[in-house]
Amino acid sequence: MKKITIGEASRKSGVKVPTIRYYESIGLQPEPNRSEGNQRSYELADLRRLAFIRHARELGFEVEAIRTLLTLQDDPHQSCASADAIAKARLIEVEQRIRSLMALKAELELMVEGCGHGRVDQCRVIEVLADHGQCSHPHN
Amino acid sequence: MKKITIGEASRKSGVKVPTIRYYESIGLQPEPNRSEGNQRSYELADLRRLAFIRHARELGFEVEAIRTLLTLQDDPHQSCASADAIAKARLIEVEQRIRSLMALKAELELMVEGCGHGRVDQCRVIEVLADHGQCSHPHN
DNA sequence: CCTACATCCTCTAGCGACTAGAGGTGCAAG
DNA sequence: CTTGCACCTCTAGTCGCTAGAGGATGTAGG
Repeated sequence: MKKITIGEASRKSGVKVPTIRYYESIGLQPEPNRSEGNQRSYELADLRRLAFIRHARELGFEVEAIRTLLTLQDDPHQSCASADAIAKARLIEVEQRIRSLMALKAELELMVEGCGHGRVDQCRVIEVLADHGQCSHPHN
Repeated sequence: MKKITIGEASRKSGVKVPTIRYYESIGLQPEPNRSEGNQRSYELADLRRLAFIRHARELGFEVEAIRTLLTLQDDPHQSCASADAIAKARLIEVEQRIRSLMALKAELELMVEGCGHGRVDQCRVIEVLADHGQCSHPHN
């Protein structure tokens, strides 16, 4: 039985040390055993769980969604309908976000192109910001 | 000289009342005059400034960037190079964000497609999250 | 003039998901 | 045995607001 310190767990899972402690404090990661000197001692299952959390966070899932996904993972016999629903909801969010960022990009490009690199009173960046009516695309 | 209350200013600028007070507290919006009964009284210039801020926030500029843009706007004789640089930086951020969201979208689509709507132990959503190696695209 | 009622005021605390720092303890190498 | 890093707990700060308490002001109708 090898003892994995929090530092090693961090390196192996890609989750920063204070973040691991934070996940423990909010009950996302279970409290590990402690060494004689009160230091956290992790096991392989913990590393897997941390990697799962990290990957889900990278995919933009909220902590509450991850909490649900983790309880699903812990009990593999139930239906995966919730997991599917969570992923689908996230997909819709992401698609929405991409659409609005594309509109944004178009507007920023117009601003930057229009800038004659002169003085502020001829600057399209400032002008467009000052007057939303000049916007090509309304925002959502 | 008409007196514009904070509520009217909110309606006309599209910035919520508590948000206007918040902007004032962080020095983004100047302190307006007060009525006899200590109520804020705005002028047209304030409405313009608030609309500017709101538009810039919609475009995702951070408050500190907006602070710079506002000082540029206040003094229209200086070069617009900074405004241009801020807008360009924001454009790059947005492009980056779009790219990473596209990768994300692809990954989420694979997850959702792969889900056979059965039990969790056959669920691709959970499986992909558990093992980053199955990812088609690495994240940045 | 009085009463409702909306709107205004200040102040503090909370959100999400961490991150930073202070001040102290454990542990392994030289 | 000391050096120095990694660990511990705890509190407070980040960003850009938002919510709520508890009270004052302003306006319209009776």
